[in-house]
Amino acid sequence: MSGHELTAAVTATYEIWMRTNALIMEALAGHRLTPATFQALWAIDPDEPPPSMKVMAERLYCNAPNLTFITNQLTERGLVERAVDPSDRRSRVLVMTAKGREVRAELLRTTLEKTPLGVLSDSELRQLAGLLSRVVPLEGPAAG
Amino acid sequence: MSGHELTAAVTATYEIWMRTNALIMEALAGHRLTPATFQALWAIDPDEPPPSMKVMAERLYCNAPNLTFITNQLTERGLVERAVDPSDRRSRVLVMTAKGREVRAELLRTTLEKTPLGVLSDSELRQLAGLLSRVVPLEGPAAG
DNA sequence: TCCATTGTTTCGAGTCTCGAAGCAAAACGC
DNA sequence: GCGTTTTGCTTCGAGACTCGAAACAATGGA
Repeated sequence: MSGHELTAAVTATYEIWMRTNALIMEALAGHRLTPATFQALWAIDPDEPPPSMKVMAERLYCNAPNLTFITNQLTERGLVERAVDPSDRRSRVLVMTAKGREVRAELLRTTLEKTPLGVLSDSELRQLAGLLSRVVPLEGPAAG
Repeated sequence: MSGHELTAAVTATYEIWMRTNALIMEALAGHRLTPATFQALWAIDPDEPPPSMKVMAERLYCNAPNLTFITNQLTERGLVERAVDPSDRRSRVLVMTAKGREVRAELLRTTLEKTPLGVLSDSELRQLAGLLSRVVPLEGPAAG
């Protein structure tokens, strides 16, 4: 009967996610961002080829209209730009601007500073990351 | 430089949370529930004294008007009922109905079946729960 | 009693998410 | 090549979620 540990783990996941959001809210607001738009910014690794809208929608677990909305928020704030994919002119890729890189890096730093996961020691973190990598095949949002 | 593991852990937390939600969405919809309303239902342990609105707002990291909205959703669906707290007649406590108990138990079961965390072995789960309990002091939503 | 505080609700606004429909480009079949 | 289907994105309309400001009743303290 491992039910209790599983329940605790699911609950803890929720807690950590919500607390992290609460703790970085102020920093996000400083750039007129929200959890949803910040996740989108996070999900674009500026050192990788720019992802298409379709890929982004998969990463963020949302549908196409929603991603159009989120992308508009980011472009209005000057953090990303749409560009036509030369290999498929239907597709739009999201290119991060210089400002986008700065804001993303700053907010990532803030997140790592504030996340409750920071209380763990290096060895605990290694252990945790090892376990979680078994759970999620590590192909989602860029892991910096 | 533990930055990488910390980043990976934060990302994994997000991934697990989003995936779990996606996987139980259908089951939630069967009861006209959403992630937000289900979290509220989850956060009420039917074997504990009914929590006040204020306590629930803290558990769900939302403010009072939001919790009024969520509570209305749950009462309209016959899952919880408001009751006046005899010890403080300003306060409303959320009492789960019989139907609420059933639905909560069923959806909790579904969640544990579907969560990606289920791929871990018992010993891995114990390890994970141990680490996460150091991160979140275990006082949030009832851990059933 | 008077007044400040607390717990909740109402109101109005803004954000987020979705399904259906529309459009252009690509891919397919002939 | 040409018509048809599929794909990627956008627009539109609606509903769900969240918040701050203001209102209200009950509490507690001077």
